[in-house]
Amino acid sequence: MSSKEKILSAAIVLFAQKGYSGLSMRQLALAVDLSVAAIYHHFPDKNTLYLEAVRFAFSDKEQVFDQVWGSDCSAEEKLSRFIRSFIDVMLEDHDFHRLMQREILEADPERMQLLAQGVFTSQFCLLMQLATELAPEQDAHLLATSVIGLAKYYIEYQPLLKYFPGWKPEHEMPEVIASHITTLLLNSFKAKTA
Amino acid sequence: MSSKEKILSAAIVLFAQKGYSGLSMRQLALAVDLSVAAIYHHFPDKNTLYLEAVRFAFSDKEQVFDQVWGSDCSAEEKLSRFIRSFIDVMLEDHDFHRLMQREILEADPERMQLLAQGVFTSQFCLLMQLATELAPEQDAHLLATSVIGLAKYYIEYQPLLKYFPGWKPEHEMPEVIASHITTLLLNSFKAKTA
DNA sequence: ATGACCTTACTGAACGTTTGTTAGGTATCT
DNA sequence: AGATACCTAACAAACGTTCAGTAAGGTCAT
Repeated sequence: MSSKEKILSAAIVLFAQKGYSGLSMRQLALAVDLSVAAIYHHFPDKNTLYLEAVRFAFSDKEQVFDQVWGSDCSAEEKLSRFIRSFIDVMLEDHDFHRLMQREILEADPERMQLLAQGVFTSQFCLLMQLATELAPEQDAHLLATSVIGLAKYYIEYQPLLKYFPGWKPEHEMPEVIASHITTLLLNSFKAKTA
Repeated sequence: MSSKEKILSAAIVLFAQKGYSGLSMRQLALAVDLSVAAIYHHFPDKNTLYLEAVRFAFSDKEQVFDQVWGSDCSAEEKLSRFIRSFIDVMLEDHDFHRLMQREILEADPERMQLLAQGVFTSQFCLLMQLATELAPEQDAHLLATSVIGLAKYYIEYQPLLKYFPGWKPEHEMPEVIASHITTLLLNSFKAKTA
């Protein structure tokens, strides 16, 4: 692992934890056991480093779901598997998830476009296709958004949800969340409509 | 409006925009046309100021939905109205929404508890009650979470969603989002089950 | 009514620390 | 010899915070 990659990996974790202005170059240098000037040898400035870190974090997430789409099973089963995979990935790679939250919060239009088109478009299209198959007469974009929205919210708001009455430990288990979302959506799809 | 209130209002907007470490006391002082020391006259330090600003932003949001729960109409209609009100509030008071996003991202356990119990519990309970009414045999906590999750995601991820294929301008209209979410949920509730 | 006194709301200037960034030098390898 | 990867040390600027002082307003004995 090169120094540059080591810097980027550490930057992902630390930017996700502390945010852009919360992380100083000295803290990052300390974390990777290099001098500050060494970082500036690899990156022209802090902003460029941040952008490269974001790109680096998102670069390997594109083909995670290929096995879901590749498998030949019913559309219902595919939806179920996609939701489960999505939740697993988001729970597992917590830094990736938090970095994405930060990006959404910042919402720089240029970077949003990059993020959407460069990273998530293909997944979103496959999901829309699946939605069309399951509920042809409804708006595919809205449906696909609902799928991801449900899954993401459960993960994102876990720290808050646990303080609400009626919370049970099982509400944090991926299989419970996944099955609830899946049945909710499939039930809705099966209904006449709209 | 007192100086203290003026400081807090400005702090809400600016903290929501730039985050905790992104906003300096000098910038805030400039925004409210006071000296830095004047701010320190009202607040002991930056952290306390931030906490008071968060509390201040959330303080008047509690009774917004009272008219929804107060109205005597069917449970279905109540759900529809709640979702619409929720979306409207979140779209309208953008600073409040972003500040909440930041709080979730930080996820300080102590502050999460404060936020949950002090601000949102009563709404969540009413929503769970409604969910129980509409789908008695399902987990009320999971259902209530789904309602809010769907609504929140549409608002939070608007800047990203517009770059996905299949997006239409109407996907940003509150009434379209609200009606989609409402029918999705009601359809699912009507289905046998689970 | 007046001067003495306290409190409240503020200011300008400074404290020491941390920030992003750079200049100049030193090993190591090709 | 030249490029690459790194170092120490420093730069100016910005940071959170504090201190000494001022101007205004209310209180109260005289």
